Amino acid sequence: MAAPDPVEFLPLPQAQFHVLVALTEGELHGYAIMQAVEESSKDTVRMGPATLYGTLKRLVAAGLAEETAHRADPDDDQRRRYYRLTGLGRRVCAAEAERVARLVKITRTNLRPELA
Amino acid sequence: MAAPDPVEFLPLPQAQFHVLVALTEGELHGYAIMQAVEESSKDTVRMGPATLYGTLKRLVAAGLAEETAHRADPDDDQRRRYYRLTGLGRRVCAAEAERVARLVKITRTNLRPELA
DNA sequence: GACGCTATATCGAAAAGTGATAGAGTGAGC
DNA sequence: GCTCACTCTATCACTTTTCGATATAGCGTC
Repeated sequence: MAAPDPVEFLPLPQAQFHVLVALTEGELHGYAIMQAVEESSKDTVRMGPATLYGTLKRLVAAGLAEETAHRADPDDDQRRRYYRLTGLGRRVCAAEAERVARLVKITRTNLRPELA
Repeated sequence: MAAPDPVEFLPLPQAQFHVLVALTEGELHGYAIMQAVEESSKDTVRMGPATLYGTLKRLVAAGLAEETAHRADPDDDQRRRYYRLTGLGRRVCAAEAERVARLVKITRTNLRPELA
């Protein structure tokens, strides 16, 4: 079976990219993802529960993320549901990062003519 | 009057960011923006008329872009309507670029552990 | 004068994003 | 044991954003 082309998923909706980026840190549960997104953006992006869980559902449906079996530590909060990137999710996230990196480069070049 | 804080506009919807980035090149008319977006993304992003003109309307309403008076060249196609960034639009575009640049950096760092 | 490209524009539907709200578990302090 | 703030998952209802299809018309050239 042919592996899906990551480019077909681009451009990723904002929230999906945020969650995938957060998951590059490793396995995380929902609440931790919300916090990671807000912290890494210095609170300029607020991701509420509706956005998070809706997005997570879409990512899993698209095969970019998956829920993991429960972790070993028995002291861990049993309510938590952990997610991680799939191999495809990893490739899509990397592809999206390269795509937006081009936009950043264009912006920096054009908005700083004094540096040209 | 206090200048609006660019951060209040973040995160920008995808299409809005694309159009602003295209306009950092200079004044452009709608059709040229569509082409610029598709070319700069190597055809991975397709921006149809509905997305473009709807987005343009929102950008103008938000004060991030504005229509310019007609250009000098009398041979230019008279149907064209030109747009350019406002000062605020410029700052918002730069702020959004820096925001996503952080996501790119995180992704590159985490997805390439062999480089750590 | 037909054909393909340029150029702007809108409609309607689907997809994405979000505030409010809910319900329940956890832990610290009293 | 009780309370209270925080953690954690979840959905509803609404708005905003996106986009395929379509319309209309000028332009260029063969």
